[in-house]
Amino acid sequence: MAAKSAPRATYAEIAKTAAVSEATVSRVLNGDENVHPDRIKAVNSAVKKLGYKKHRAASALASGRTGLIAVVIDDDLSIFADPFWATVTSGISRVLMENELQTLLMVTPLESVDGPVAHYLMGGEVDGAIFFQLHKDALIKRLRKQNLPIVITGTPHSRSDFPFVDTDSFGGAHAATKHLFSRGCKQVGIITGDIDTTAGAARLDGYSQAYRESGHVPSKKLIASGDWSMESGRAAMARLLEKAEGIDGVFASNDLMAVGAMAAIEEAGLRVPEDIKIIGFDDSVVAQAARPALTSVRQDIVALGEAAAELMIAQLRGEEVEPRILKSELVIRETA
Amino acid sequence: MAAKSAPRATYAEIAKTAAVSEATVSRVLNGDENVHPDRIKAVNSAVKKLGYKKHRAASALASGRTGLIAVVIDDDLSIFADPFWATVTSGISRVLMENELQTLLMVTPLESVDGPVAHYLMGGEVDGAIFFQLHKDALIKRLRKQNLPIVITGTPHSRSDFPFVDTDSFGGAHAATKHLFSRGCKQVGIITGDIDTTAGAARLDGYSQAYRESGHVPSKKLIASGDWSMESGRAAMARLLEKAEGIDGVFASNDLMAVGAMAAIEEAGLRVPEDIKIIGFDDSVVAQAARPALTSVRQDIVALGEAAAELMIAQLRGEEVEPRILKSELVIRETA
DNA sequence: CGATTGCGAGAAACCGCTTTCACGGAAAGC
DNA sequence: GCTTTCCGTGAAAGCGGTTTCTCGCAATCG
Repeated sequence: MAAKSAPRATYAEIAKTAAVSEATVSRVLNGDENVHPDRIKAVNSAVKKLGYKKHRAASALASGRTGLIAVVIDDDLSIFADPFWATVTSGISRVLMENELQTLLMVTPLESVDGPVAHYLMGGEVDGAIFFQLHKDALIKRLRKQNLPIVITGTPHSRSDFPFVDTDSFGGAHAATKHLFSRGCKQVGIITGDIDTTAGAARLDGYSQAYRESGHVPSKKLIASGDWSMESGRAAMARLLEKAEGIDGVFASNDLMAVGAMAAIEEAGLRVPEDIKIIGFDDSVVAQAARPALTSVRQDIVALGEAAAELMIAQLRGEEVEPRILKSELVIRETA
Repeated sequence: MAAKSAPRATYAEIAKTAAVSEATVSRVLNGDENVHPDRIKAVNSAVKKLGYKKHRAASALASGRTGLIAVVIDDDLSIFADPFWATVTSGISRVLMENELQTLLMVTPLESVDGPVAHYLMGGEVDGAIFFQLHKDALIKRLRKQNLPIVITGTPHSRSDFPFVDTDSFGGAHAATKHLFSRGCKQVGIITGDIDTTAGAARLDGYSQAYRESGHVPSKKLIASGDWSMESGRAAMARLLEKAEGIDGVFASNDLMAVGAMAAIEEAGLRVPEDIKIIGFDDSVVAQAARPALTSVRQDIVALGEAAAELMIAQLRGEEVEPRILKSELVIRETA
């Protein structure tokens, strides 16, 4: 049941049409410099005339380059349902496509170094792999040893080992916290994300530093930990209300927790932003949908994906690459 | 800068180890029936011993089957940022992977029959294509003519022409509307989605039918059109409040518009659900995050993706396939 | 002016798997 | 008992590009 595709042009025909050898066709199509301009023109016009497109499989077999980049998403918690990752992926896909590369999507529980995904990646089926939300480094390290170009979206724990792209969590949290102070808050709390994640830790750091810059040291009572979920935000806020008297500002490490926190505040009979101001992180659709509309730290998510793709392409070209940290920006709405 | 992959085992080695010919290796690995059991065993154990994995490109070149299924997403409005599509995709990806197929993601403005994507798909680079949110049928028709297996996620306008999977929009809208009546609403309005889409039209139909079943005919004043966006929901609700006196229930064709409608209601000094009850569609994260929490029609989105993949696989096997409509379910929360 | 160097270009081997074709032997038919 | 059919199997010819190797010719050198 294979597709009966239209009769495909091959090198043979191009070579005949352009009156050159197949080798020359290959050289032209792969950008080899040492070809006489006339022949280049001849080949190119033959290509156009015949509507020729390279056969990926044949090319891959002969050259070892597949033109495929894997985007690997750990599906433990259907993380992919977060619009964030989908948006990143669309950025990646666009840039890759512009560079004649295709995106191979692997949504999978990211298992051990010996699982099928690992084998697939190590088997030379793809030219590179972009990982999301990385917990364990083992697989990645192994892949790198095999010389497989890797990019990580999000900051890995061992920062120096891999090329990665990320939003400036620290800076975003810092700006958000500072903004709360500038709006007159005296007691600013934080609801952290999972602080085992680098993003969770960095946001807490940004908060702490901004707090210290305000001339005070944040009391432990002002720090409540969440796990990125709305429910955890609600619970964390409830704890803050209980422990931290006089709290009048909260930086939540993501929007979902911020919304949860708003619910808790409301349940306590207080009002946002009059009694307690609140800022989220991500500027996701829930931030816009929240009532009152949530002030939040925006990341340029598409740009994040594009950066990941660019880092990959640079590696494919054999260039050395540096991690890329993208700036974040405070979007001020009603809650602070 | 190709990856220096570990020395790859080939048929040659397997053939030698198992003391058979390469042809037999191929037969065994492709499930050919006519091979002596002993040799099958020999080959299989050689495969295991050598940790052999088929070389996709070589296989594709020789057989014409790439093992790749394209998932094509029209990126006009970065639809992919909707968690809905990401979730569908993860369902697709899982099922495909279980069937030794890979997901090739193409997030791209879906252009004409002659664009690069079209060529790619027609060029035999993939074994099939799954489309999302289809506006124009032209490309698809062309692909089908070429015998490329196609599945559409969402109902196409020309229903009978293609295999598709979809959630029962009609039924969901019907149930939602009925629920509003059963909760005592007398004047139930609808905020439609883009009614040029089949989903938009079907939801309106479901609403209308339920309305008629209640013994009345919905006045035109009760119908306001939106375009799926939150802002359009807010505007539509404002219009309803103005035109439709006594309106006390609203079915919004998606959650985002429902949330927009809630904002408009609040701005008008009315309360949800006391004055006006409201139901959304999708049961997305915004439904859960909304205050009060939004009653909504849930679709099993992952199942939708899985169904799409299954339809594709069936076609690959040469089976005839029927469209698949998945049931939806009302999730009752606070707004109705 | 003959010898060396360099460069553009073609012939052919090769990438790893699939599939057709042909063959030898066993089972079935006459 | 001999021919015909069937079945399992191997040899070999691709699939469509890429790349190495070689060669002829022109530019450069001594």
